[in-house]
Amino acid sequence: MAQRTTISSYAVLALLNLRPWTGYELTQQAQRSLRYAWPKSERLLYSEPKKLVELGYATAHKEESGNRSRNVYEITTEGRHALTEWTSSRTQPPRIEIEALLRLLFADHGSTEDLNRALDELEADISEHHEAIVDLMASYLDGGHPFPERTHLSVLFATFQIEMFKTIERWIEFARDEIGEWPTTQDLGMTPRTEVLTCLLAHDQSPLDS
Amino acid sequence: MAQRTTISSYAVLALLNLRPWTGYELTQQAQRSLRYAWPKSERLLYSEPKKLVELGYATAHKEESGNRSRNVYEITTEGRHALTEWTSSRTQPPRIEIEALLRLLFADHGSTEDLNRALDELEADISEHHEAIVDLMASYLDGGHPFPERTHLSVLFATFQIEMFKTIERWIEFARDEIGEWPTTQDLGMTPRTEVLTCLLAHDQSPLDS
DNA sequence: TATGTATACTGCATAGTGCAGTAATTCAAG
DNA sequence: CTTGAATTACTGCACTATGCAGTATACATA
Repeated sequence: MAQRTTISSYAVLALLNLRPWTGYELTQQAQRSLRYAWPKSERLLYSEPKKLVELGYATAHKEESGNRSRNVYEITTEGRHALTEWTSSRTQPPRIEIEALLRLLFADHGSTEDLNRALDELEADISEHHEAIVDLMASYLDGGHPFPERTHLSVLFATFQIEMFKTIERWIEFARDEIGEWPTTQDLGMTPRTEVLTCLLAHDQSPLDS
Repeated sequence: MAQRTTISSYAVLALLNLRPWTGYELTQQAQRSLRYAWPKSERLLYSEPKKLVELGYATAHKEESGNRSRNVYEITTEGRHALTEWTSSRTQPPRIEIEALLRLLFADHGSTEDLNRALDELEADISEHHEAIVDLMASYLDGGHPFPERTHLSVLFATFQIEMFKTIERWIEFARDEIGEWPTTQDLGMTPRTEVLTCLLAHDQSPLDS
């Protein structure tokens, strides 16, 4: 059966391009470093390197330590070549899934408490990631980057995360204030306040800045 | 075969809670209104209402117009009840997939041109969505909301989109400036400039504000 | 009359997820 | 020194979701 190279294949291949990894290491590393750009399940991250071997883009060899074995994967010249081809394809459009926002869209089915709870949960998820990135940056200052020569890339990437997280947190506060003025979630329609917001947005202006 | 209710099921159910829709209408409406919170394929949006019927959460009846038929789906009392249960479950953490950022993380395999192209493509995708939302808000000002009593929800949701899009666009400009100072994508490591950025991020400060 | 676009779907192969299960290793508490 | 919990190191399976090709009608325009 012919295997197809997906973006996830390239993601794993790019990791293998840095150094050889065991299957387990790949899952751990990918969860840590790729999570915010390309979140994939542990299960997939175990399968991808096998696919790469079938494609001839990597080699696998079993390492025995005592009674337990683990697979070590290494990139091939073919694999490095395939990586270069990746850049010639168009990047996929971004894809953003936020269930809390879906609940906001249909908030009129529930109470303002339900809606606020959804926002609380979103805030909790975001601030967890936010703190993790800040801690990671602190560790980089102490020379803690696993590939020191690649620090410039990780840090530029991290600026994106921080901007995003700050924006979302700022919006959550804003949204809570707005919702706080609502007597209910239903049938408010185009209130004077909503009209002000709509007008700002129609002129591409941020309601959070005022 | 017992069907399971996923978040996508609830998303479609929430649409059906507004009014009856045909399968085709559901796919179109979901692409327009849910795309930014819960992007799902047309294929799935055709399948979900069938699942809802099997679960007893909706009814289907064929409408004939000439030689062509279409399915009209309507929510049941059971379905409305199920919707209420949705709010009692924890919201899923957000999931953000941006291939352009993945390419940034591994940009040292290619040239600065490759990286800039990825950013250009991201910018094109974002600005397309950005403009669409601004236009949508302009149409709301003229009373163009399909469910006028729900305008307050759509507009608060739109504030999120606009904030996100502006943030991403601002970051792209910032990133282009940074990359413009790079002689190459490789082996720069912890440059003085990167150290400044890392320091700011470690103190949870935005490098874009300065 | 031809042709393109919108309507209105279905089938199928494949990508990806979640969860359960298996089994060895390590390390700290009792 | 032994019991139990956590970590390492995966695999199998059922199911969710996507992309694409295919089918067929309706309608407007050239």
